[in-house]
Amino acid sequence: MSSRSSADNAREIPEATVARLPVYLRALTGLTESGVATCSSEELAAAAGVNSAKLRKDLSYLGSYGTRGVGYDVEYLTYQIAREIGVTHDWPVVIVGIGNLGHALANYSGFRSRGFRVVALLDADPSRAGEEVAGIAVQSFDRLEEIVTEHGVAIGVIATPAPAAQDVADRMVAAGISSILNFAPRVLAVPPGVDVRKVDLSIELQILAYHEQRKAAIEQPAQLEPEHAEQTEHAEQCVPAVDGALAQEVLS
Amino acid sequence: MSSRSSADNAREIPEATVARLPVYLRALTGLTESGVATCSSEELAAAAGVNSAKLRKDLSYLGSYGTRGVGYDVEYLTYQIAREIGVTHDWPVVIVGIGNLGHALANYSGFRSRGFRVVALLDADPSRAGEEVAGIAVQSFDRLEEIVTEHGVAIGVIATPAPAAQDVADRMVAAGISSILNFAPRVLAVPPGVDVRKVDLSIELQILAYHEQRKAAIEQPAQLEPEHAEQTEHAEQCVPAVDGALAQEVLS
DNA sequence: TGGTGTGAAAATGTTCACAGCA
DNA sequence: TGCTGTGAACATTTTCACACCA
Repeated sequence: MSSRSSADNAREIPEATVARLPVYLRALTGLTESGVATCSSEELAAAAGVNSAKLRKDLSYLGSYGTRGVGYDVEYLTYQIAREIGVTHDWPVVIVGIGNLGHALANYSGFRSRGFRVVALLDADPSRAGEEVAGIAVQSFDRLEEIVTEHGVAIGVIATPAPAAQDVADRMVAAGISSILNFAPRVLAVPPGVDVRKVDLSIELQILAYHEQRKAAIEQPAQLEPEHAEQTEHAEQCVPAVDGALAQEVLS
Repeated sequence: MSSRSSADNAREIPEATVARLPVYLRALTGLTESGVATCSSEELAAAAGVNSAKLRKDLSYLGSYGTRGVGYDVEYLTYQIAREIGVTHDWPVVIVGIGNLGHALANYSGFRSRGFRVVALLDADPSRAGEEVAGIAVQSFDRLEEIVTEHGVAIGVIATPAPAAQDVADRMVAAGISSILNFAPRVLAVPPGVDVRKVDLSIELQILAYHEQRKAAIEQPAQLEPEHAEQTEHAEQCVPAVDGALAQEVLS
């Protein structure tokens, strides 16, 4: 925090903003495909599903890339956000655990198109080695270290059953991986400096269930007094949302 | 907001807390399986990957289910949280789009065990009808309305390619579904009263890439001054996280 | 004139620290 | 005595509203 860098780099971007930048990137890609060359904050916000004030505030953390009275140049803004996120070049990624979900992830075309390249699919089950998924050979998990070293892998994806997740994470960290996307429904303990994000389908569903239950309680006044049913207007776009973790036997 | 209900229900639970309740539920399940009957906020917090102050604050929104000087009864607290979320009984769910991801979701055992029951798998491709995935027959998407009505489905999962997502959502809403979990990388427009949550793998990865890039910038002082590398200590458990959406061609 | 960029206000979320109860 | 439950302080995020400039 002491010496502010000389370049116009090193701004402090709020975490909430960082989480939305990829959404803006996707919206911009959509605009590009529609042949739109310029857009206002209002238009981009609509495409991204946020309000324009938030969008402008978010973009203001990156710099002043718009033109007052005009809007943003789609291509230019796309590049600036991609640069800020760090996806102007591809990140090599390894996926561990080639069960149902691992398969889906390996086939996920959004990887390549969004700045990531799957360099290896690993599975602890030796009988799977040699198999090929999405054109990539499945290898033994034992090869993790050499693959990480060889390709300079910094990001790992865990799609194993829950019981294996911590071991896989430990090996990943030891091998030099410092960012993990965890689909196993398990809290991972990792040393400082390692980032973990989790995706858990059942958590997302439970959050929906909570709100669903509340709606039902209002519509059919059970033991509650009627109240004004207007309260029903809950979310419309995308709930603020939080993390989660998929997998379990899915991934075996 | 006017008339507070007579029962001890209808408390206003913060969204951030709601998003963590499923995590506590999972941690409690783990404790139960380990044969733990009672736990302190410290222990449960560790199992859930949060700090104990936050845990206690969260639980305080539900009521006073702990015992001072002792802690929480695991079984009792499990029930109270499950009741609050609304997963003491199963929620019928339909999954639309049986591609790679749809397959993985259909096979996801965490569904049944966490309060959800997949009552139908639907796909727009007529040639898939009759196929069976995870013991459930794949049916034509045209049957959506009758299935929703028959089973009283309130929650739908969209695992289709992006272009189809909005149409599917519209049909779901028209059929009476009011909560949607969207894996397609597309912003969905839905009427007020309908909740949408999204999961997007590429967004999660991009957030990791952003932090990864920053770590690299600090370790190898490119054009930045060295600074104290201690800053590297970023996240250790699970980043605050925000939504995302998977799928695309994966799901076709 | 129209739309960006941004201070300031409001809302939401987290952490602290300790009163109070079993 | 030990641990919960919670006000109050602090931090972050969102929203407002408007100065400012192409």
